Amino acid sequence: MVTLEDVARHAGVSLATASRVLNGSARQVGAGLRERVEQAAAELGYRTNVAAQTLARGAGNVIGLVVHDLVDPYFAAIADGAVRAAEAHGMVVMVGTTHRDPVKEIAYVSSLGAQRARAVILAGSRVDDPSAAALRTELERYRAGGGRVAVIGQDLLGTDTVAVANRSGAAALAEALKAMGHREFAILAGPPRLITAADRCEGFAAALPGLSPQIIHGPFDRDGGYAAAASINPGVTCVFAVNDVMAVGALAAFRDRGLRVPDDLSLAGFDDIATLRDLVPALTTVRLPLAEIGARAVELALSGDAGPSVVHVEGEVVIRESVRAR
Amino acid sequence: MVTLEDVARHAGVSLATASRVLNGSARQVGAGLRERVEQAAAELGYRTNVAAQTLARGAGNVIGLVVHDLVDPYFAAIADGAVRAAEAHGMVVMVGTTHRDPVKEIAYVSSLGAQRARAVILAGSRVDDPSAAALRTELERYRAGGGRVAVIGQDLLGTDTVAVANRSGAAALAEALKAMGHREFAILAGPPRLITAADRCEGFAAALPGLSPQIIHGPFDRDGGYAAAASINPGVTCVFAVNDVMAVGALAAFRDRGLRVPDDLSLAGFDDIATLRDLVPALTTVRLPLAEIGARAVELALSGDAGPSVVHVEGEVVIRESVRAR
DNA sequence: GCATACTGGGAAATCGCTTTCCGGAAGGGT
DNA sequence: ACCCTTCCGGAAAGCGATTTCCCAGTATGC
Repeated sequence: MVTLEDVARHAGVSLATASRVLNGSARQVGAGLRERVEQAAAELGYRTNVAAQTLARGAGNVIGLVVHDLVDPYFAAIADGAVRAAEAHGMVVMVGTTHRDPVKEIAYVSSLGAQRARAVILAGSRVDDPSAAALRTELERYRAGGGRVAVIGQDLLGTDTVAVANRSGAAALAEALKAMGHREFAILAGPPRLITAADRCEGFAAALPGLSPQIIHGPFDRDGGYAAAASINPGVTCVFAVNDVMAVGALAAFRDRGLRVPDDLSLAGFDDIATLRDLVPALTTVRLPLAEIGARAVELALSGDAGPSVVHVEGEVVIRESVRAR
Repeated sequence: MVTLEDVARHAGVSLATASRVLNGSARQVGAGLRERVEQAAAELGYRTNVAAQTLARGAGNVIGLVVHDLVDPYFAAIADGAVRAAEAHGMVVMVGTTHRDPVKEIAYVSSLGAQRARAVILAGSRVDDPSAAALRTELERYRAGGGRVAVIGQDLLGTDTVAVANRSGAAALAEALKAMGHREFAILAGPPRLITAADRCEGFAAALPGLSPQIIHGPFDRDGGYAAAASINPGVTCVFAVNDVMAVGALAAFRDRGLRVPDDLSLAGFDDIATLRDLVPALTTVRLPLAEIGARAVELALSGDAGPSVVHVEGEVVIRESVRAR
């Protein structure tokens, strides 16, 4: 492996000069030497040793991203945005997938701390369970070491946050559905303690005073939607699944039971997952700019300004065929 | 930040001993000291500095994964498998997305080289274009530095490879469709120089001697499928899209034109993307164990054995509603 | 009982880069 | 002509681990 020292020797300059030329420094280097160094580096095929650089500088160029599941298009889209944004800053993204295991989440934060990652981004709201305290401790420790933390979703005290307007988005959706004549609702609400799910559910319900929609809890994924759809009360005319993937599950369940959407039942989701765009019937949903959310989280974590700041992201109601006016 | 030296001092032992206890070494340390060191580390909240470790050891714990697009469920599934496998080996994955830009691919390999990544995994076949030579050079350089390279898809000379049986999978699909009575085929073939696409196309066509299916080239994504579907000849009874995502596009196109699948036209894809499982009609396709492919690539790259080896992965034809017998 | 392993502990030399000083040279103001 | 900056090059001290020696203390073989 070619080292900086080799380059310096080859160019007949000092290590310091070579470093300044090749790895960006505040100090200038005269044109002549700069040229010589660059040439030598090219000839020898020099490649910076990032580990050494990180050690010397005391800060690396990696951003950690912790998601639940990359196969879930919601997280994939966020990851995509994050990777792009990181790249624009000359950073590189390390992803960890927890598959909803809080212990793994903590392990990743710890590992990212060991990497001296510049920032860690936590996507996907954690349930409000006992391990949350341990996570918090670990995050605190990470931040004590100079790392930044950004959270997507819930507003975790004292960290930068990309706050998704789940409540108001769901409320707007509810309004729209009500305006179309629906009165009997069911909500496929996801896990009760999952904050994103709970917010969407509450926002939706709160916008329907006096209508007391039926609330059905269950897992936050496709199969959860499928299962929950089974216990919908007769008389319900419109179903809101707290995310698109669950809506897909519900759709399948309805189909299996011979219920047609939107003829027999209207259905709405949340997120507006691109991969699901061609679903038939097209899903009414609340569009979230997921890639942008990922990117914003990176920006936030990298903008080393003062206090923890919060960026708000709004969703946009998109009415499509899966909902029909009554 | 707590350093190993702090721990050693706190425990009253030498740096060497502390290192041996905390960061795994061939040498044994007496029970008494070991205990003291562990306790000291816990009390002080010591966290290994991976950068320093990497520098000293000359090898890091990151695996680079370069994909085209994380939003594409094909790559997301591969990434998921890779992340899991890496984790099992105590490694961590850095992902880069190229969005089909060969220059970025090279840049990522270069950057991973600078990170002294243990291995880099290239997913998504590159087109056979001029920049391929540059990629090759970069990979060569990377390997000269002791890194391993694994490629998913095409058999790039001299590297470990997870070879996907695109040809035979497509051929098996073609056989199955022929057995169902189809004779007039169209292939939505993707870009002519994209190796994965070309292999699937050729494998399919080769299994239909004398039938000369219509071949339509275009982009490898959903919109490519949509667009290509427009130029299908009248008389065609069965359409093969070289991946599921294109099939989805084609399906949308047919729907827009009032063609019903499978009543008017049969349609098949390739990959068996999980997120698309609930499509109506369910897509006939060739199932690929994508997560396993990602995992295998990691294993391959990490199994530091002798020569470059090739792992073959077979697809499995899955007949679903989108195809009807004639 | 003596030479010969073998064990486990520690001192110190790396690993490759950044950055603080230090110092000489050149430019500018009066 | 002198002093004060400013500019740029280099020597050397870290950054935080790992690992090679070296050594003392035991254990083992004959």
